[in-house]
Amino acid sequence: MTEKVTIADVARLAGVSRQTVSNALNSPDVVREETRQRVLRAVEELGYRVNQAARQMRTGRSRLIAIRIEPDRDGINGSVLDRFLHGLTESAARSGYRVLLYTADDDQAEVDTFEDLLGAYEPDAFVLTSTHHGDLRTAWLLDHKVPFVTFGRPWSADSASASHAWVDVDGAAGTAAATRHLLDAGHRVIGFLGWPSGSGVGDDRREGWARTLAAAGVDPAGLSRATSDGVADGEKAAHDLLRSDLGVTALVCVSDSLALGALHAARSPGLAWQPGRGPGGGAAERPVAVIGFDDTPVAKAVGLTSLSQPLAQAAAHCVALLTTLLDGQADPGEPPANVLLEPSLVVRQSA
Amino acid sequence: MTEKVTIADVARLAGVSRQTVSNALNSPDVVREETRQRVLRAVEELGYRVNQAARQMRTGRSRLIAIRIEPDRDGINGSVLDRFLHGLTESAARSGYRVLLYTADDDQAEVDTFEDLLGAYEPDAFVLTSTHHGDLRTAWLLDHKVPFVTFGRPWSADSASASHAWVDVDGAAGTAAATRHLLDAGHRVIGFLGWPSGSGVGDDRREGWARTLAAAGVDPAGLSRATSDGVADGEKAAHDLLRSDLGVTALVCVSDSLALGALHAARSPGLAWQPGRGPGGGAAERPVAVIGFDDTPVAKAVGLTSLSQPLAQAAAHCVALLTTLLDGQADPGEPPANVLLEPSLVVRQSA
DNA sequence: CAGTTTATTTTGATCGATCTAATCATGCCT
DNA sequence: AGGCATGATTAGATCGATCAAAATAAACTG
Repeated sequence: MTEKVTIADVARLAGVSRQTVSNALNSPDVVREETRQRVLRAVEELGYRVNQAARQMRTGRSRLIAIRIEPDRDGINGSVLDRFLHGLTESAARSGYRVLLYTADDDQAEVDTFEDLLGAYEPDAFVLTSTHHGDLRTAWLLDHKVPFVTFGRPWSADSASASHAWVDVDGAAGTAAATRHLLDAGHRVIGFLGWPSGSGVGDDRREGWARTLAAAGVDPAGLSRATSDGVADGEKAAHDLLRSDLGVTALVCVSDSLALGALHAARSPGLAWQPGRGPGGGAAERPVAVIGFDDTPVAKAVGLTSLSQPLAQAAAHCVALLTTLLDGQADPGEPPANVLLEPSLVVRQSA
Repeated sequence: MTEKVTIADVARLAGVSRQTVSNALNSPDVVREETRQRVLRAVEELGYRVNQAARQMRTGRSRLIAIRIEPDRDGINGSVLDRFLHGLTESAARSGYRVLLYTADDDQAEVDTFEDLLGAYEPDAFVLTSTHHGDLRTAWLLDHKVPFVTFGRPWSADSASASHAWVDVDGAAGTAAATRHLLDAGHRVIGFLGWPSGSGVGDDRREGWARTLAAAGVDPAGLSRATSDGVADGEKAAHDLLRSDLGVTALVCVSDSLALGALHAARSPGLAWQPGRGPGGGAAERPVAVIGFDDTPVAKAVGLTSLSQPLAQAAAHCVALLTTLLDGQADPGEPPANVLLEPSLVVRQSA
């Protein structure tokens, strides 16, 4: 261990009192410039670093941000949170915060963890991911006046109250861009593989596709299938959609998992994937185009065109919102701020 | 925020002194059983939780474990660290520790972060990943007597000194199992796709393959190719190896990235992948079998047989080693403990 | 130039826990 | 009964920072 350097050591070396050292560091404007320099030199020389625990005792601020790390459920989409976490750690560090991890199996367990953490480590704020309808967690945090930001919009019906800060990626804008990309490539009958309606994220993404298709004069009705997330599920649903005689030549998918399944389906025998079949006119003899969502490593590996979320940016915005909350910059009258980012289309072989 | 409950509140309710409350919680054996019960009841009733900052000030222990979160370099293998991190967070929590994240771009930056963190948050220990030859970090930590464990063996020449605790997965055992699996399936000429020699991990994995093949009476010489990690690299190397007239019918790969490339190569025109070619005896007309390493989501998605690392277990062992280090259980005379775990083969379509 | 205001620095108390050492009970032995 | 370990509990000091308020120095005002 490095020998401990306290504020008293610095004070002694600089020939001032402890409080002046504290002021030089935290309220530079109340200290005479010359003194400040002297203190800073002493700090430098001794390699002094403020002890968070001691500071926290007095100020009640820990400079910790807590976030839950989820077991990578599907696995395929797991890396999204991972990348977000990396961005969060980096942005937080830049603002003088550190990231504390915890796990929880469900909402209730997470709320219990809130109590534990707040009692023991007193994190200054939480970042919540995977927000959903009627989220217990946001209610609890609001109720206890604990600062937090969610990565994900509040999907609940009472979102009108817009009661907390959030950052999200505009899924609809993403699928709209994907659909436009396909239209530009000459596709007309573009299908959608999504999740059962009810999940905010899924519905939002479907909406972008439907809106864009309709704007191009194609009725989206009947061109959409809903299934749970998973490669096999995606393959089945894609099969179903492609086998119908609607003439679907391209698919926009709500996730890379489903898109991967769709790719399998598209290339399986009996379906459109027959590059050299010959004439016939129209898009029919081209391979079925597929676009996924999240730009996971899998997408890159198999050449799947996909929508990439600006996760590092999202994380940076989360930290920015939190710091304004914590530094009391936030106007109590103002409604909480929020940020909506656009995903970008990463074009690969699949579309 | 929840109203703060301090040890004094508990003491008052239980009708004892602060110190007795502290003893009841930390040294139950010095307190009379009846008193202990009374205290615990008070703790329960008030929902008391010890304040880490205050405790840390007195004891110098933060109950924090710090670990670096890496930017998922290749992406495809990134989820390995992610899963390890989840396991670590869970195991740590079970032992009363929390996980603190940080980032760093290189070894030197990481050492700087050590200083920062130790000065400010005083984590009790570090967990290092991606250990490599002549690691600056381990040297620094040893030098400053900061407790740590590495997930990964010390590969340096001076490992003879076995100077720190570590947990690792036995790569050679994994590739040996994979090779045996292929031999059992009737393959004889089994190739290996690896990284350039010099990386401990890569050499270790190659060794397991070579040893097993030799034991089966097949000379591994010339059956191995080395390349940097990446799908395209893997495809090129696999092509090269398969095109040679050595009669390679199966490939063991050092990573899923390379294996994925190998799969592409194996299925490209002109090579062995011709499922229904008909009779002819021997392994030749079977598709080239491929086995990867790490069992990433990609492997699952594309049906790649792969070696799965017991990451949750590895994380649990890391925590276990740390707690013995920290609780002073470790015998100063004894060399640091270490654990070597076996990966398991997840069999899918590719082999 | 006394009387204030303003700028700068210092002293003492405090956050909530644990450590050390002292105090108060008990039981046991001779 | 006195002397003494042993057991159980408590009072006071302490960790390292910041807050609040006091003290000192410098500047200004009429």
